Amino acid sequence: MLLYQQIKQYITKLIDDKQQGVKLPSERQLLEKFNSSRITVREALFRMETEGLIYRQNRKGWFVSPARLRWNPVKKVNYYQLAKEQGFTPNTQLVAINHGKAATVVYQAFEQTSSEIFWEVYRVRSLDERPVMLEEIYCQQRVFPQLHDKALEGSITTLFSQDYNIAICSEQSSIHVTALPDDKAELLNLNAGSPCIKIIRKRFCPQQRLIDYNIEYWVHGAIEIVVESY
Amino acid sequence: MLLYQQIKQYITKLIDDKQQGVKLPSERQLLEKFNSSRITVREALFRMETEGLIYRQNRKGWFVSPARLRWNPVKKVNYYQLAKEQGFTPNTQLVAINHGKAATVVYQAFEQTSSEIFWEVYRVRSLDERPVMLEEIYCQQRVFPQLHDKALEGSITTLFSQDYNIAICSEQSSIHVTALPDDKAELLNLNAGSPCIKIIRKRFCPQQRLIDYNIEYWVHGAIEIVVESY
DNA sequence: CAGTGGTCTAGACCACGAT
DNA sequence: TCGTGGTCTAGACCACTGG
Repeated sequence: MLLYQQIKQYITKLIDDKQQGVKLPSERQLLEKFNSSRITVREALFRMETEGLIYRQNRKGWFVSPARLRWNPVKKVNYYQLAKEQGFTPNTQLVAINHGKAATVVYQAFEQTSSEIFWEVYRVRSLDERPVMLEEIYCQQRVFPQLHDKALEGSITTLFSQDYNIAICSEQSSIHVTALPDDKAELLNLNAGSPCIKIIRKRFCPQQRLIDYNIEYWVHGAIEIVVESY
Repeated sequence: MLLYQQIKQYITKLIDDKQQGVKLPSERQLLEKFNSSRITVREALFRMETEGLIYRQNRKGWFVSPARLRWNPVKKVNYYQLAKEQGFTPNTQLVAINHGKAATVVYQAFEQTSSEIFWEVYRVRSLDERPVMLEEIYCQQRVFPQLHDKALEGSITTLFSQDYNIAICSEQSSIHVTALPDDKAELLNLNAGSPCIKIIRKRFCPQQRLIDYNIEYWVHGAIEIVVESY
């Protein structure tokens, strides 16, 4: 068996013994244990990261992945409710709120000319203190005046409904796998280049007008997508 | 800027110039161009693989990823129809059909005792000659006698319906990201350890009895999942 | 056969984290 | 300050592909 596979096997055993979220031995400790080199040790670690079994925090070390959050993109369930039902302690942190010009894709999605001003809200969502998702929300400033004065840590849907009387009625999501970009990784305290799930979501009001445009980056090992059809 | 980022930038430009599916320069050519080492060149290539922009075939080289297939897991659309609508030439290849004992998860899903015999069908699906998905299908031998004599390259749903008069009416899918296992990678002519999308699907008849249990491994850069909700 | 990627060694220097 | 991972070098041998 290849050396990196032996190392994988060893770490797999460690994971079984350890609690979720616990730190693994350092790369240099593993290297000495197997009389190997860092390249080979990291080969094993990266594979297990891709498998979603472990994750790393920038320069802090490697950790055992907790259980995945099961999420149904079709059912519009509140994040807090969903997380609590599955035994997690959820949290949302507002990272930034800006207004001004947005990226071209946003103008295209809203079918607006480039004079339109957009809110850009960045939020990080965590499960049991572990950042698992970075969210970018775009919506029109003239539709949501004074948005920066609102409490932005809760459900945006509820906020839209209660403070602006705007209901979300349908949505379209596009999901694909990519690598965490540098700027998003930094906000999540993770490493750029790790696999992640990117979800682009458009949400509409009953009149089919686009209300908000959403980009979510999920730590790939933190989520499982569940879909039913009849 | 970091060296591997410069190499990424260079390859990104190459991709813009090249046709989909075209081969990239070899690792050693890139290494010489940047007076670098293979480790660094491969760092750039692996990141772009995770981004879904390029892919590799075992010991053959690195290639530019073609466009993604857009797929809606809720709408039960035929693979051939879907692929053709999006301008691909689809193909299915039967890799193996066995019968006997299955894995424990299969027995659990079917709620059967271990005396039950299952068919195990392996198929590889391609788009424009590029293998993009490996499928494992499990179903009960006594429900589908003589399955091995049937044409297994087409739609299984149609086969169940026409040859066995069994309709599929609802399904449950679980989607997550993982690494391509060694044995699946081999069948796809790809490399173990690359990110992939694993879809576990259970399909039921109108009486809510489980008809087949399906595991799909998608080359992650080959697919985009689209979901709508109302 | 030459060329490709797959695996692996034995180092190095750096930025940043924990303390 | 020391330990961590992040980046990088300059090689090596091997299995397999393709001509």
